[in-house]
Amino acid sequence: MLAMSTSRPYHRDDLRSQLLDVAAELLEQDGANALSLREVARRAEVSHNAPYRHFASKDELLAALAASGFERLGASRSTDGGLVESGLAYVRFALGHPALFRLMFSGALTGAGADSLASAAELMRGSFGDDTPGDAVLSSWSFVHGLAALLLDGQVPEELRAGRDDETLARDILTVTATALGAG
Amino acid sequence: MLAMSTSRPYHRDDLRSQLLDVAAELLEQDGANALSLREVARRAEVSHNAPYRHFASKDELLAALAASGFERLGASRSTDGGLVESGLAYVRFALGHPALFRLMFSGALTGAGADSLASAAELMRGSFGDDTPGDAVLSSWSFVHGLAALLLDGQVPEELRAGRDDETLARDILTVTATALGAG
DNA sequence: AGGCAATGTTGGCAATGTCAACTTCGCGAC
DNA sequence: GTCGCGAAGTTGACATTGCCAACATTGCCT
Repeated sequence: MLAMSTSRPYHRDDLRSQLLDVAAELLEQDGANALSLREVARRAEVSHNAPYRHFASKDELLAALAASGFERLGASRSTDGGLVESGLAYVRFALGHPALFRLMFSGALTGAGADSLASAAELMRGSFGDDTPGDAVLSSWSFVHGLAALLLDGQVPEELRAGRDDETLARDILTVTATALGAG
Repeated sequence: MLAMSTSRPYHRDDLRSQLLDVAAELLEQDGANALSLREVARRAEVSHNAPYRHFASKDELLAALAASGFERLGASRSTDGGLVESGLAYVRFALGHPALFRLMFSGALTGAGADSLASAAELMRGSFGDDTPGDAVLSSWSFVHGLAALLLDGQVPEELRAGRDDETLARDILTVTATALGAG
């Protein structure tokens, strides 16, 4: 009984999500380039070819990872708040999951997972507000995304940082810019 | 003496820069992940291990590539102009050399080349203006960088694009935002 | 009970990054 | 001049990786 759906795995309980979990771990630990399918399989204690029953290729695994990233990013900033608060959520996500964030925007997402990924990205985008005029949305989004990316890469030099940690710096910049953009 | 390259000599004239040229080509053609040291060597018509006389590792080659990218980016926007013009140069660079731009900000630049890379990035940063207050610089830079990154990844949906091509869109957004930020 | 398709396994292949050992060449000291 | 030494290039090898093919297992459906 407990017949959920016909597609429940048996030898493993749910290898697909196990693989995704392990992969997410490895992603943040070793970076996207170092992530190997075989190592994922090893840590999940299955043979090196088992993942191919759930993902057609390595890229498809990565795409699934990225898609879940977009969902989580969208969710983490769904609570309405001004540009400052929602922007901070965006920055926190990037700094909290550096490799994932980079993967999401790496443009290396070919293959079948691309569409589900696109829709996930679309949802996330929506959280930037749909009532405001289009160009203002894009302006805010660009700004927040750029801030996150620069902080992530450690591109902000000490002169500009002036002793502030990432969180404080982000809040300051966001505040100043939000008022300027009139998107308090 | 100073002889021309009559035959395939054992010692090349300047293999290092030849390798960099070939690598830059492959980078834009196949993307950073697909770039292999061995293929670079093949196209330069040397053995698969010759590159190791000039670069300690693949990462070091990539770092050199990224460093030259920062120099070119800095140069391409050195001509002073408002945020709009210099921002457009930034965006054009990103869209003109997508793989290079991504590599530059991929954070995958470990190893020995990292310092020369850092200084090149520093120079580029300077072109954002040093007279303006620190936070304003960071704000502008974040905005421009984010815009470039989003356009690069095709993350701007049709609703926001409203039929405009990349160049026009970038100019519009930059103009609106520049006036708002008071950094005409 | 028995078939069957989904799931997982073993084995293999070509390609890659990198190490080690050998060869060839240019150049300066004698 | 020649000699040798170190830089630049070469061949060979090894472990690892992504992926394909063939085979084995397992539990649901009839």
